[in-house]
This record gives sequence, structure tokens and C-alpha cells, in this order.
Amino acid sequence: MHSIDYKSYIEIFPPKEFNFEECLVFLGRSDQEVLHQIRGEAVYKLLKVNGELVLCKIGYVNNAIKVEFPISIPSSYARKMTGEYIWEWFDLSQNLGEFYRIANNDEILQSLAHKYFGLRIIGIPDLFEALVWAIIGQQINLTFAYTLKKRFIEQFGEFLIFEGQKFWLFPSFEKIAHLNVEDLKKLQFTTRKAEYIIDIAKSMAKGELTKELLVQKKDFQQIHSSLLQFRGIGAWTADYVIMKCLQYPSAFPISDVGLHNALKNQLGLERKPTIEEIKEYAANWEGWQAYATFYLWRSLYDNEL
DNA sequence: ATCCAGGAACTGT
DNA sequence: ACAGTTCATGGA
Repeated sequence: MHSIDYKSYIEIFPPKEFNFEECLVFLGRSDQEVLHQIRGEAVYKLLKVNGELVLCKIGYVNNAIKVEFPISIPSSYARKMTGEYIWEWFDLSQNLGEFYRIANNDEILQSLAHKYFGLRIIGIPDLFEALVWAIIGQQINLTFAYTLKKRFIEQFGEFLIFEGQKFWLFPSFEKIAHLNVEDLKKLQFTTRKAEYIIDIAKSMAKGELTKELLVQKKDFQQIHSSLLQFRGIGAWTADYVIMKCLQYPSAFPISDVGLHNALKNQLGLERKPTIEEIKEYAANWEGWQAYATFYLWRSLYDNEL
């Protein structure tokens, strides 16, 4: 009989310029979020790796991200994939040194970079989840967007109960591909959004739209134009997904209303800036537009508190 | 009540 | 290419 010779937890050593607390603040921005839960200094999240459910408790101990498994210790493969997921989720591949050098010489970003130092773009590593969330968020307020997302997950997702609380997985595209528009309209999705989401689920089920296919494209422009071919994905959604799922720090959802409002606040403007004005502000942000956008979004959350 | 919301497709020019 | 219109309903 063998003894278990691996540790019952994973340690992830983040790069410089990482602040777990700041990331936790972002993760806690909506009390309607059901895909993770914050308890004390840790975030709990359920993952599924090759059919294996993995409940993670993610904390920060001795300058390392510590991932524990409150229910059961996953297989070594699942532990490896869990580590990779968390690495992407917190965008740990970026070297933020250059972003902070830019920010320090930028009128708009200087204070934000100081305030939220160590915050990384909290990603959405799952392509289907990123696309659905972007489509849900089109042209409605964030509060209602979270309501729709919660209904969608609780209607079609899987869950696991631990210590009396439910931990949800985002619904699979395989399941959503089989729905009718009416199934989503019941949850108060508009006809359009229901069509977009179901069509995208079908494209993914057929293997026509996958994260792998997008990653293989040689540059940003190719990824962008291939995403635009799918109904329901416009420029904003493509940029949002390239930023949050494919982790391009140069992605820039320039038409985003949240970005416009944040700029208005930061600059003390009477009105929202025009696209042309934003291009002028963003001239300094080359290569780091996604981080500039994300820090500006983060500033909106402070206004609510 | 009124305006607008972390847009996109469609239509007409 | 570009501008205007429609979708559609909740939140503040």
C-alpha cells in the first residue's frame, strides 16, 4: 500500500507586482456572483476538470497563493489543470513593470496605479463563459446583467453543496446548444440575446468556435475578425473576450460605457468623452490598454462604496 | 416618470 | 463606409 506522497494543497508563486487583497476586492464586487464566494481572506471556487469536480479554497500565505481542497484532493492531472486555471484567472503571466512605468507618467492612470497596485485583470478563462457574460452585459445595466447571469447559471449549471452553501459551475455549451429561445426568454433574456447565446453554444458544440482555434491565430487582428463573424459578437464583445479570456493586455473595448463613465469621473468632465478624445488619452497606453481599462473599471466600484 | 444601461444587427442612403 | 433605427426591459 502506498502512502500519499503529494501535498494536499498547491502553491502558486506569483510574479512581482501582485496583490491578492486587491484581486479579492474585485472578485467581491457583486453580491449576486454565484461562480465564486469570498469567505474571509479566501475565495472559494468550483472547477470541473475532465468530469472531476474540484472545490478550491484559494488564499494567500507566505507570499504564495495557496490552493486547498476542502472536499477531496483531486487527481494529479486535475491539480495541474487547477493550477493553470488559477494562473490564468489572476493573469499571472503578465509582467506589469512596463504598465506601471507607463502609468507613472500618465495623468489618468497615475493615481489608479498607485491605489490598486498589484491588481491584475481578473480573467474569464472559459471561452463560453466569457462570451455569454459579454452578450448578457450588452446594453443593460450591470445589476440586471448579474441577475440574468445568476438565473442562467442556476437554471442550467451544475452545483455542489459544501457546508450548506451551493457552489456553481457555469453551464456547458453542450447543454445550452440544445435549448430553445423560449427557454432563455423565460429568464427575461431578450429574443436576440437568447438567439446569440444559443447559436454560439451550437458553434462551440460543433467545434467551429473554440479557444484553441482562436489562440492559434497569428495576431490580434485575426482573432478579432474571426470573432466578429459570429452573430452577436461585435467589436466591443470581441475586445472584451480578447482581454478577459485570451489575456491580450493590448485589447481595448474603447466603446465601453463603463470606460467612458470612469474617464468622465477621473477627469472631472461634464460629459462623457468622445471616442476621438479617448484615443488621445490612450495614445500613451500602447500595449496596455486592457490594464488601463480594467483599472478604470475598478475605479467605478469605489464610487459605489 | 424619465433616462439610460459595461451593444449589435438591421435598414437606408 | 456611414448614420439612424430597432431591439426590449430593469435600475436608479
